[in-house]
Amino acid sequence: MNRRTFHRAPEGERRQELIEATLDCIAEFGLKGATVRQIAIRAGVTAGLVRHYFESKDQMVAEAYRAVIASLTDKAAHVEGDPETRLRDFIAINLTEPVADSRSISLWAAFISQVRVDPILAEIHRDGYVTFRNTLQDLLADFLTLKNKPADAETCRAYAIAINGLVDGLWIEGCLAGDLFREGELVAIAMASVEALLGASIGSDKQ
Amino acid sequence: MNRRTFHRAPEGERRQELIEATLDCIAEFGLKGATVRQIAIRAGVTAGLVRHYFESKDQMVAEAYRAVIASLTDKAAHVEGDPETRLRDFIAINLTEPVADSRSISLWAAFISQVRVDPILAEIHRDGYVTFRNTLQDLLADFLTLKNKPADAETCRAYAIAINGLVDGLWIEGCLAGDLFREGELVAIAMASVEALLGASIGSDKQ
DNA sequence: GTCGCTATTGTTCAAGCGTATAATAATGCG
DNA sequence: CGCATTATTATACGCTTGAACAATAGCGAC
Repeated sequence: MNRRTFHRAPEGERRQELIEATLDCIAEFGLKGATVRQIAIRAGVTAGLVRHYFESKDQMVAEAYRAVIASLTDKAAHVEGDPETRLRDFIAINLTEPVADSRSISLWAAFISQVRVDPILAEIHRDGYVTFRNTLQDLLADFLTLKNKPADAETCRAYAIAINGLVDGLWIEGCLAGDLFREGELVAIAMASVEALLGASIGSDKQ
Repeated sequence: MNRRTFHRAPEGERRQELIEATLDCIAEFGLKGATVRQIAIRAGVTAGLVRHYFESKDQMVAEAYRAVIASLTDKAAHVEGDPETRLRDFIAINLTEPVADSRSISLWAAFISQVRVDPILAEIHRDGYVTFRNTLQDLLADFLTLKNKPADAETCRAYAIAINGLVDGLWIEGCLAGDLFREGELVAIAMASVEALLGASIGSDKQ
């Protein structure tokens, strides 16, 4: 009986491959289609290996959720430059690929639908959301100060909620029905909307 | 061997109960927790009955999705009165219960995560989305005309995309983290934001 | 009433699930 | 080079799944 040949992956690499394969399967087949066997096939290993790297399938899925949140928030959290540029980049990053694509929202939705069910996922979610909105709120505070507008905490909070909602909502529209929009249309609408909301130019015409 | 006693449900009623039980299970346990057996328990019948009313479990789930979309869009699609009132009601309805609650978004997300997987769900989704945005676009056209502002199709389209995004995004924020907002805060932010976007009062202070 | 129809039950089945475990191939170290 | 270590394969196990099916209980027609 001939065994398959294989190679031992370098430290931590196989772990990352398994998480990536998990996300591929969730995006392609949904959460219930992301079985241990299917994930293993995708990663090019056999099913038994999963339990060598993770305590359980649930734990692997939770780590995969952390990876999704990171992919959705990391880029936007590290914008640089003056407040105006950062605000513009924040909007553009969230509404163009790779953040805005149908795979992203499939993954996001799959996990969101489990947040109410699984307390562990709920905690991961809450952390990610609070971080994201605080990033935006700080960004708005800097921007409003630059523009010599009121930038008290309450005002920034309301703007952050509104703009966060706007960007999230447009992100979803774009992900779910990207073909209904022209190239760059969503970003343009977002820029114009934010200018209207804040009553200040963000120099979106410079783009 | 004693069989359970039961009663034969009136025309169509049992069908509706099964769909409702399906949604309960999806909201409570997620899509993969919504098994035929669990759904039957919730509906107070045995598992075998499902296949008497539906060709397959998948078909029952698809019909359940239609029910979800209807519950999310019906109320907002039937607002009445002058354009200003209708616009205000449209916003308020989408951001207060029963449309805005954690059960709604769990259901919505569960199905959205499957839209890419299942072509049947994709079609149901697309229909619902187009209808929803067209309703909003018509509403905005009436409103802008009333306010003697430009109401050409292109302008209305851009406003509809932006406001649809804003309302959807705030809906999600409210559903997922309702405890982070004060009573009526989201509706107030939405009203103020829409006024800023359109550059016109919608009389939100009258509420 | 009782008879026929069918909605509902209860049981069974093959397939697929997550997990456990033993055998083994690859790798690093002396 | 030979040996210990362990990453990986392969197989098996108990359980749940959606579906199929025969038996039967409720109910309307007559």
